[in-house]
Amino acid sequence: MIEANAPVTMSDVARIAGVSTATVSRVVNGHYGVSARTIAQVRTAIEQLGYESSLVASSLRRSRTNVLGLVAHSFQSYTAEVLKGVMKALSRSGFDLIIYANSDLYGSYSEGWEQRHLTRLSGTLTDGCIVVTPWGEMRSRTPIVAIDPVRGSTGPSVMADNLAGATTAVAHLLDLGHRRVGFIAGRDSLASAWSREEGYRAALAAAGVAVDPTLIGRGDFNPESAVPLARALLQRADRPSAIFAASDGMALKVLEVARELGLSVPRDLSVVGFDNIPESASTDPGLTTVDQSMYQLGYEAARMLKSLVTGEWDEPHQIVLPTNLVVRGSTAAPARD
Amino acid sequence: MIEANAPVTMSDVARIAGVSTATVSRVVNGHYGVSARTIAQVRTAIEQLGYESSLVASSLRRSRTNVLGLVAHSFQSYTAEVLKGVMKALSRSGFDLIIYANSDLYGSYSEGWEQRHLTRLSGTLTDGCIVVTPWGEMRSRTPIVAIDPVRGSTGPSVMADNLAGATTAVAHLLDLGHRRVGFIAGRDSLASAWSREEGYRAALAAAGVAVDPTLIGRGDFNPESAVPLARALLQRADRPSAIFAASDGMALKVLEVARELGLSVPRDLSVVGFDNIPESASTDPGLTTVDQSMYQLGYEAARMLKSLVTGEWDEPHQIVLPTNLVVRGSTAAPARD
DNA sequence: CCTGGAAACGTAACCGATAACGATTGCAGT
DNA sequence: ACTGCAATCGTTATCGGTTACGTTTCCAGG
Repeated sequence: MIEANAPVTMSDVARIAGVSTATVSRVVNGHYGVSARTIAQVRTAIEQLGYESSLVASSLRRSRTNVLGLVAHSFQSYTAEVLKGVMKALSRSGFDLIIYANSDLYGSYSEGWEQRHLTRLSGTLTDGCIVVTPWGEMRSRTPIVAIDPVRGSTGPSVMADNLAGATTAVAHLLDLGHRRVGFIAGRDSLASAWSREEGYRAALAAAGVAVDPTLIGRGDFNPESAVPLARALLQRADRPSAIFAASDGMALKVLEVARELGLSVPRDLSVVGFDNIPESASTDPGLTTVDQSMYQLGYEAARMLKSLVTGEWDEPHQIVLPTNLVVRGSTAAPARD
Repeated sequence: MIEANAPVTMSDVARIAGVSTATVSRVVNGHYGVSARTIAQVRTAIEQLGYESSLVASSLRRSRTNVLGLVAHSFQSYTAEVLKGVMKALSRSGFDLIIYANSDLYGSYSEGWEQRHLTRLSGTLTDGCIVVTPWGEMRSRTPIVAIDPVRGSTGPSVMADNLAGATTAVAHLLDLGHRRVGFIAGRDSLASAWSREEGYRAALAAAGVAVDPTLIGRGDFNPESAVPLARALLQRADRPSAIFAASDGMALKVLEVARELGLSVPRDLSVVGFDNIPESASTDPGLTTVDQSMYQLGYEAARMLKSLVTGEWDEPHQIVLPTNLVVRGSTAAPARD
């Protein structure tokens, strides 16, 4: 029996099996050039010692590690859904996944975090990385796929059809009869925030409704950022009859603020979000929102990264996935004055 | 400007700064024995090159890495909630987190996965690990905290008060008037599965209802495992009027099977789950379940692991957290025959 | 002027594994 | 028996960083 604290290394195996570490390495990696008898000896020694190769040591020397990385600045429901999709795409692919999260960044937003995480991982540990909602351009020795990339980014990315989704969402409100529709924008540097605002403007334009700049609040996708903005919009004498928020997280905060101000949803106010996070279904009333299947985003991102790493990707580097409107209880025709 | 594919290493910094790598290392790690002038030079070179130390290389030599690991066999909503709690506990603690997920195991259950992951990480990369719902005993050079440990395990662990939770859940059904209550058990090797079954028996005993062994189905916490069991229970002539499933995932499958068989919940069948995963709130009807705050489990596990690593833990190594019953629409008094 | 000791810094071993290379062996063909 | 080639396996450099140890520098004190 081996004592609990013995880290079994390759040289231990080599000693027991009576061969060199090189031979052990060949057996472990299934390389050519080892006799059947030696393989058996080494296997026995490995079994006996309970040896497992060290990810760290091998990744230092190897070029390929068969491990993909994922970095995200925090773990919201959003991220969890993405993760499920990623895992599904990686299932039985031979690639493992490492998720790196820096505790110091939790909840706060400091620029450049993704670059720091990236260089720490992609030095040797991972063959490529998925970055969820980055803050800026990144560079790395290995391929990067961005989920919800920054505006103007040219690298590989996966995102929802934010323009169409937002247009549909606002058109839904206009169809119900709303004419004063407020908007709470997302973080400006992200392409998604930009497109969602474009969709808002496009839908209004199509309906012949002029954009009132004072009805637009500048949020940053962080749910908390929506609170003062919603409060400002809803305390106006000429408050909007509907609010479209660029993310569900922010939309849920709008619901909270409305309740706090004694407004009933959807009688006094209609609210639409974007994302369709799980929580949106379980509020009362349910949140009408634009579904962008974060599961699918994760799935596609992982599929792309996998192929980029193996060098067999021949589809476009920018994937755009369809969205669809999910109508729940938070929207209705405006009450007549 | 550095070209995109240049991995900046410590020796690059050393060359630019005109010192040895040893000195660079001392500066990076804030060690004693470097003159102020040299520190400035090195700092400048680091800045200029955009150097970031490699997690892999340093962890190979170092004993402490300030990185904690988490291994889980799959990513369910369960795991995502745990993660949020873990991240919260680690926030600004100086510890980063690495989550390792093996794609080959996704969805399938192969024994010993946690040991494999553990040795790959804890060799050098992490200072300690959290293991979610393990399959067996584990050993490691570094501390391990199990969330929902195996039965009879003596190592550090965090779990819900499964016995009390299950007892309350079944008592709730009995209070409503149910007398034939089916049970779908979880994976037998886990302490939680065992305690939940004990709670089921205890509640029946307290109400003076004899246990009918044929009403107990042997699941394994995997939602799919509940399907044939639920089908068998509900197709009997003397089918139970209520079913208590040892996890929400399985309980949701029971709801599906009931619908498939044309049974109306809660009129024809009451269902209770355990866990309170987000999905339970958004089904129709909502699932009555036992909340065990997986967020809290994650939080406590991370808090414990952190202290175990730094050697300052003085509380008991086994933490048990309270549960509480969440009554939703899936339970009601049985219809009178 | 010499010595002692601390501060500052470089050298080289080392962590665990991989891979290029060289050395040895086995065996078939002549 | 000898050559040639392939199969087999050990040696060693290497990955990037850390650290034990040795060396040099510098200054204070005798």
